[in-house]
Amino acid sequence: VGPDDRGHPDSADPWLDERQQRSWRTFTLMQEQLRSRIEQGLQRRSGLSYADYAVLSALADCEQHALRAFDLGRALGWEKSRLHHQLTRMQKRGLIERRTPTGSRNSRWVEVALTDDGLDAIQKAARSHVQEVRTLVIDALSERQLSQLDSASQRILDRLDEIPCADDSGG
Amino acid sequence: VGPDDRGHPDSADPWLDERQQRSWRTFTLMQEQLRSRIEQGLQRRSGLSYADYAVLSALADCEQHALRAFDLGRALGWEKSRLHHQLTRMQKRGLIERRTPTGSRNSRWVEVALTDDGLDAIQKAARSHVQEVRTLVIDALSERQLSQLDSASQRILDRLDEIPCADDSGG
DNA sequence: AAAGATTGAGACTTCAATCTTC
DNA sequence: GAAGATTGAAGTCTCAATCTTT
Repeated sequence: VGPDDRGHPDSADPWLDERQQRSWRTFTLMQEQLRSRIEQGLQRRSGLSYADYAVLSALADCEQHALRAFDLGRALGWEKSRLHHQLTRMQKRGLIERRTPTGSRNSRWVEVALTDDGLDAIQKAARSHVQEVRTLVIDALSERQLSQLDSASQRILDRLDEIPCADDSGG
Repeated sequence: VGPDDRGHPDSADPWLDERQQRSWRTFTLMQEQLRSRIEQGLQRRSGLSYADYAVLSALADCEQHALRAFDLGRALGWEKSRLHHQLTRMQKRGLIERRTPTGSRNSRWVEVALTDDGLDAIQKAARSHVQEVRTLVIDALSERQLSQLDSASQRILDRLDEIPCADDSGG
């Protein structure tokens, strides 16, 4: 699917040229493959999903190893429902616990905290995970390339914030 | 989690420095957000998941609008099982059909072909999808940045091929 | 009523086991 | 028996609806 070779370069051509198309495909393929590989390694070595790791890691990085669920969701960029289900599963496995934050009985906020098992899990998983990220990505790129990737990512993130979710507007 | 500030720059330091860490986080956040946004738009405007789109698009791009399942899987980089389930769902919805390839009754190969509805669906979905990709990514970057993103992606893909799935080796 | 949390259904993915053809 | 295809179970994510506190 794409522009049939009818050779009418309209003013607002919605299609991509060869090179753009190839770049986009390479990029998305890389994303898929990379995520899948990292997910796989994490699962095999530590019994954690990437989602598990993200949650544990975010909690481990903060003061009391605890965060309000809402803030955690914002930090991860997750839908509230996804976070809720994820936390429920992790709680069942004893990796985290939910409580009402100190100093306010009975609020609408939920606090999520690392358990000892959770801390243990993330500490054991971190080293090999970081190692793998380094091997597959960081060391694959020059310092310059990494910094370029960073700014491109930032640029796209900004774009996502600037531009609202497009409504149905295609004929 | 990470290197406690114990200041011992070992020979094989498995951790990432501040900048690398930030880059990695920005990068993964971007991936998540971008995928989620694109998935959302596609779903809302066309009732297709990104997976649906990928399959339809791959089929539409080839000669008879048909491919061997195996080749399709390789092109998409998907696990066979994922592909199978996906195709089953799409077949149920009438977007594709499975058949035994022409010229060989009864082989172990399965051929997947676009139905008329499938072709219709991808043609209707393509324009707005490409438009969104352009808006969010292509136009967000300079030509130079896009090409840099391309080569970084390629570099990482190569890396994924070079390096075998690491076995449990952390202790 | 708005913000945050919860719930359930349905769609999607992965893993491991099995079936079939070569 | 190896390659490709199929199956089922379990885990994950999304959407829309609901509950609870402010």
